[in-house]
This record gives sequence, C-alpha cells and structure tokens, in this order.
Amino acid sequence: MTTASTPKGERRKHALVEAAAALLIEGGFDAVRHRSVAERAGLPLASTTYYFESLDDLIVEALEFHGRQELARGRELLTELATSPRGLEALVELVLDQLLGPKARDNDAQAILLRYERLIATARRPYLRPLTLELGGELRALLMDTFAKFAAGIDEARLEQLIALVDGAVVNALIEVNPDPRAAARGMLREALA
Amino acid sequence: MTTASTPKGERRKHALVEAAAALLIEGGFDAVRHRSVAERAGLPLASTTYYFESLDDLIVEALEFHGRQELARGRELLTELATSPRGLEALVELVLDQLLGPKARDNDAQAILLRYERLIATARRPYLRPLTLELGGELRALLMDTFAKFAAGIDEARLEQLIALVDGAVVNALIEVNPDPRAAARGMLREALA
Amino acid sequence: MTTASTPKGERRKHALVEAAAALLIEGGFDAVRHRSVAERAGLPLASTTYYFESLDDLIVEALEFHGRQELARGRELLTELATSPRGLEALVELVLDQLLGPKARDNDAQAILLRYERLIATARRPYLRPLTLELGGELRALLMDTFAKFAAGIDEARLEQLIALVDGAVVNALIEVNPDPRAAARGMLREALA
Amino acid sequence: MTTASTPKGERRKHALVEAAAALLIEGGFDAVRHRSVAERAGLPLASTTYYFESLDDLIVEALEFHGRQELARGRELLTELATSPRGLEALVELVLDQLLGPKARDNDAQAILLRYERLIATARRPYLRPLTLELGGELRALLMDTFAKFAAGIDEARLEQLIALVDGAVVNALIEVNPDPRAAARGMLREALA
DNA sequence: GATGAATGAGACTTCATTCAT
DNA sequence: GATGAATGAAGTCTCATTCAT
Repeated sequence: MTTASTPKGERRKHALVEAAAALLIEGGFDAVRHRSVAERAGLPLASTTYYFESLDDLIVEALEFHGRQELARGRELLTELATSPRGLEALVELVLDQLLGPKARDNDAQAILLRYERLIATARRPYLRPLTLELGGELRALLMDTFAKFAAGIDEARLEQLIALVDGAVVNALIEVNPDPRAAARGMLREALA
Repeated sequence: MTTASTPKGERRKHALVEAAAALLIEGGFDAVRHRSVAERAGLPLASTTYYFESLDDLIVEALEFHGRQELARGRELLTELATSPRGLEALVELVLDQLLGPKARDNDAQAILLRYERLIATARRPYLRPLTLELGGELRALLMDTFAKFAAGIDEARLEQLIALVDGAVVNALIEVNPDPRAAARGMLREALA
Repeated sequence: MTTASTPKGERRKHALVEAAAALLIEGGFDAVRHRSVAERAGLPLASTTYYFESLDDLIVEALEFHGRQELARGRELLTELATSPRGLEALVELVLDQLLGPKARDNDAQAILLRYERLIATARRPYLRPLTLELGGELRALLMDTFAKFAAGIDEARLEQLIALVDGAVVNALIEVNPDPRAAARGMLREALA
Repeated sequence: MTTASTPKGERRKHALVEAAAALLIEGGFDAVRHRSVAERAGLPLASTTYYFESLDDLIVEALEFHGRQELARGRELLTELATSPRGLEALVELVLDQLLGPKARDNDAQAILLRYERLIATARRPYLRPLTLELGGELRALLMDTFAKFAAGIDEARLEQLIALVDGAVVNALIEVNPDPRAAARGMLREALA
C-alpha cells in the first residue's frame, strides 16, 4: 500500500488531487467520488484507492491543495503591492482577495462557497480539523502582515472581528439567487475600517 | 398522491419530521436517509415515501420544523422579558438565544451547527432557498423587535452587521475541538454593542 | 367485495375503464397502474381495487371497452355505406377502418398499436384469451358481412389471408420512426384484392 | 466505466446475456429483472449493472444475441441445402425456419413469440429500433438469397408480401390455447407460393 | 358502499472498497 | 507498481394490495 512516490506517481497523484479540487468547487463534497475523480483526471478508477487510503484522504488533500493555492495567491498579492499602498479601498480589496480568493474568475461564488463548506464540514468530520486549523492560522498570519504593511497594524482581537464580519456577511449572502458574497463582505469591511 | 391528513396520519408524519430533525442535528444532512428516519420514528420504511414526495421534501420539512421551533422560543423569550429590561448583558444573551437557539441543552454546538449547515447547503440546493429566506426574514423581524424593546432600536444595516459578526464568529468557532460558538459570538456582540 | 352496481357506481366504474383505455393507448400495458388510472379518472386510488378484483381485471375491461368501441364504429361505417358501394378503393378503406380503427385521429399509430399489443400480450396472459378470441370472432363476422355487401363475398380462408396480410404489414410498419401502418396495410390489401 | 473485457469478463457478461435471453423467451420483457438475470446466471446482483449500463442495455444485447443466433442458423440451413433443392415444400419449410427459427425445440411457440414481442415493443421503446431495423434488414437479405437459390427469385415487394403473410398468420395464431403458429404460417405460405 | 391509510416486496442503481493479477 | 474486475451494502423510490373505518 506504499503511497507512491515515483516522479510519475507524484504526477498522477497530483492529477487526482486537482481533479478532486475542481469537483469540490463545482459540486461540493458530495460530488467527490472515486469514479468522478478518476474520470476527471483521466486515470483508472483504482488509482484513487491506490494513491489514497480512502476517499476522505483524497478530499483532505484536495482541500489542502485548494487552500494553499489561495493562500499563496494572497501572499503574492501582498508582495506585488507597490511599496506605498493606496489607502482604504486597496486594503479592503486585498483583504477580500485573501479571505475569499482573488476575484474575477468564472466560478467566483462557488470557489468562495468551498471555503465555508470546509469550515462547516470540519465540525462533523474531525479529520478535517488539523487542516482547517492550520490554514486558518496561516491566513491570519497573512492578514496580520497585510494590515502591518498598511500603516497601522491591528491586534488579534480586531482581526478576529474583521474576519467574523466578512465570514458572516458571506454566509448570509450565499443564499441569494445570484449571490455576490464579495460585495456583501466589501460593504461590511469598508465600514468597519472607515 | 393523498399525502395523508388524519389526526393519526398527522401524528405519524410529524414523528417522521421530528426524527429527521433529530438526525439532522446529530449527523447533518448525510445522516438523513429513508431508513434512518423510519427506524428512528419507529415506523416502516415505506412510510417515509408515503408521507413525503421525496427525501429532500422531508429534509425541508424537518429544517422548517427545527427553524420555526427556535424562532418561537426566541419570541417567547422576548415576551417573557420583564417590562424593564436589564441592560446590555441581558440584551446580548437574548440576541444569542434568538440567533443560536436558547442555550443550555445537551447538543448545544450541534444544534447551532445545523443553522449554518442549512445556510451553506442552500447555496448548492436551490429547493432550500425559499425556506432559508423566509426563516431569515422572520429572524430579522424578531431581532428588530428585540432591539426596539431595548431602548434604542437599530436600523437594518446595523442589524446585518451584528448578524454577520455573530455568524462569522460562530463559523470560525465551530472548528475547535470543544467548540463554544456561543462564547465566541458573545464576545463579538458584547464589544460591538458596548 | 360486491362489485358495485349503483347507477353512480356504474358511472364511476366506467370512468375508470375509460381512463385505463386511454392510458393503454398512450403508454401500453406498463402505463396502467392503480395510481395512474385513478388520477386520470379523478377518482380515489382505492376505487380501482374497489371496482375491480385486480389490475389485470381492469385491463381486461379497458381492452374490451376499446375493442368493442372500434367494432361498433366499424359496423356503423358498414351500415352508413350507400346502397351501391363504390368499388375497390372504398372496400379497401372500409376494411382498414374495421381492422385498424377509423382513420384520422391524432393518436393514429398508437391506437393501432394497441390492437397488436393485445394480440401479443394474450400469448403470455391467458386471462386475455377469452376476450381476444371473442373480439377476433366478431371482427371476422363483421368483415364477412362487409365483403358480402361488396358483390362477391369471400370464404373464411381467404378472409384469414387478408387479415394476415394486413396484420403482418402493420406489425412490420410499426417499427419505423414515423410509422404509417395504415399505408403499409393499404398497399398490401389493394394488391391482394385487385 | 470500464465495461470489462477479460476473457473471463467476457464469459461472465455473456452468461448474463444468455440468462436474459432465456428469460425473455420464457417470460417476455417483464421477466427480465436485475435479480432474475443475475440469479439465473449464478452471478451476484451487482454484476448486472457492472457489465451493462442499464437493464435496457442488457435487454438489447439479449435480443441481439437471440436474433443473430436465429439468423445464423437460418443461413446455415440455406448453406447446408443440397445443391438441387427439393421443390415447394422444402422452400416453405426453409422460409419458415428463417422467419420463425428452426422448428422442433421445446419452447417453440415461446421463441417465436419473442420475435413479435420485439417488433411490437419497438414501437414504444425507441432504443430498440436500431436493432430491430438491422435484424430485419439481415433477415430480408437472407430470404432474398433463399428465394434466389430456389429457381425464380423474387422482388422486394413480393418478399414483403410473403413476410406480412407469415407474420400476420403467426400473430393471429399465437392467441390460441395450444398455438401452432408455424402451421398457420405454413398454410398461408404454401398457398401463396403455389 | 367507499376510501384514506398503510406497507411489504421488490424495482433500479450507486458506490467504496477489496483483490487477483 | 498499477489496475481491471468484482461485489456487498445501501441508497431512493414504485406499487399492488390489504384493511380499518
């Protein structure tokens, strides 16, 4: 059951992870099945059980892949930022990028949704907790850096407050017919930072 | 299709709804199956399809039952309140009762969790939207009344802000090993109202 | 289990028979279910088992109703016929009317199909045999009368031959995308009678 | 979807096809169920969905198997025929063999019945059409060859006429208590060819 | 006489996982 | 190392029929 590590093995394993991540975004947890993942990756059905102990395992790795990718993009955005930041609006957008993922993609609301599905799912699936806690920690560190770069800097309590504001706004926005969770969060954040 | 309405029929149908609601609290959406609901209600398997068009139908009714029950309790608490309310702490607790359900039960965190599972699930299951929107509307009306009774009163934007704060705090608290979402929300709310 | 005979009872029973006949035409044997018949007739589900021993029973009566109705129409057509018949073409059309049902309705091919579904079904369902044999006998008598009225008259062997020709043509025509079984049968018949 | 293709897999799949074909002959379309096929083949229930997309799929393959087997036997008979054919009687029997399947088996009438059940069923089940049309085409080609070998040869219109005669005779014979559809068809054919 | 209520049996299908090769 | 083959368990749902009222 050696969980593979040939270059080729690595490549295939990653293809499965990517496929699973795409399915998670498109259809949520229920869309991730051995069959659907394998088909999407163009790999044999049994490869999913060969490279992963179980389906839950695969889901964890897919969530991690997706989460870290968003984090990395968030860090990049912070780095790319001109040395003299451009005020409140820029800060608000950057924080939204980091909390919800960079905007302007086709599957906007769905990708955002996944972050909250993961959070909520963690409450019932203990095996997700380590990942969710770690990603949460890294996200918070990134946000602290971000605020530090924008003049003031903030303390942890204030950060939690802002995160809560955004997350709460998003969760309540996602139920609309044409949800625009980012806009809802933007409103909250802008006012709180004004 | 004769979806039953004798007193006895009503009783049985309700037993299924209650069983489904209990399962929702204990195990989330995935725990609600024809079999599990019927067994829990002590009724034959086929009764689930006899009283409900489909499993989704049953889930909707169970969510509605649970949601309305919490709302009713919230309204009661507001009514029972002594004519001269007792200040900030009392307001905070009352709002928490109304948003998260009255405290002090055995399945505290789980029952709270269900509210957020419903919210998130609505994003992928359009048939939940009407219910979620309606319950959301009633909850907001109740909260408006509540704030009105406590001197000041607040406008809608402020209310949304407070709701976001609580919901965001809860969603982020639910991932802990021994989650105390109420405490997290309390902290946020107390400070915001101070 | 007194199979009802109030005027009202008769009326309701007949409504069920008609509903079942319509379903037979539209969807074949598989479309006849207690539920579908009752709904179509606008009567309670249990009325189907109240007025009929079983579903098969109801099917038999529906087939009989449909078959006799077609026969009656065939007889009418023969009677209505002007005293001096109009030659071969008229004979051909009349025989087709009698074998396949009068033309020019919306559900042409489907109604014709039912005659052959009944024939074939009889081979597996002995309880259909009495009906099928009787309707077959009456049809043959009618056809004999028809040929008698058109000059010559024919013997039984010749009649069987013509029936076989028509039935065989129809059965082979029904498999086409836009079946015109009547046209196929017409061709055969015309040539055989020429 | 990996619909199997090992030699062993092929063998198992074929066992299911054969089982389904036997059930079709014995009990018609309604007798073909996942359970009944699997049991008859001595294979697990799930094997039916493993090897076939759906039950309809299995039915199609079973019908094809049966139809092609009959065609093959018909071709053999034509080939085996002594170089100097033996006149009308021999021709009649050969044509009957080809249209109804070689005689002298235990399930004579039932196997013949299946041909007509398939024809009729095609009218309500479009997915059977391709198969029914193809088998019909091959059968006609075989019959043309057959008549060609017996002196004269015939044109297509005449062939359709003979087929109609046989099919019509059979369809009308199948409703008898002890049906002898072959005898009925023989009578028609003999006279038509005389 | 009539019917709403009820259910056991069984239908088709999905799926995670095991295993032999 | 990789994978096609295989299947038990369970899923949702339909339906003819029975029965109490």
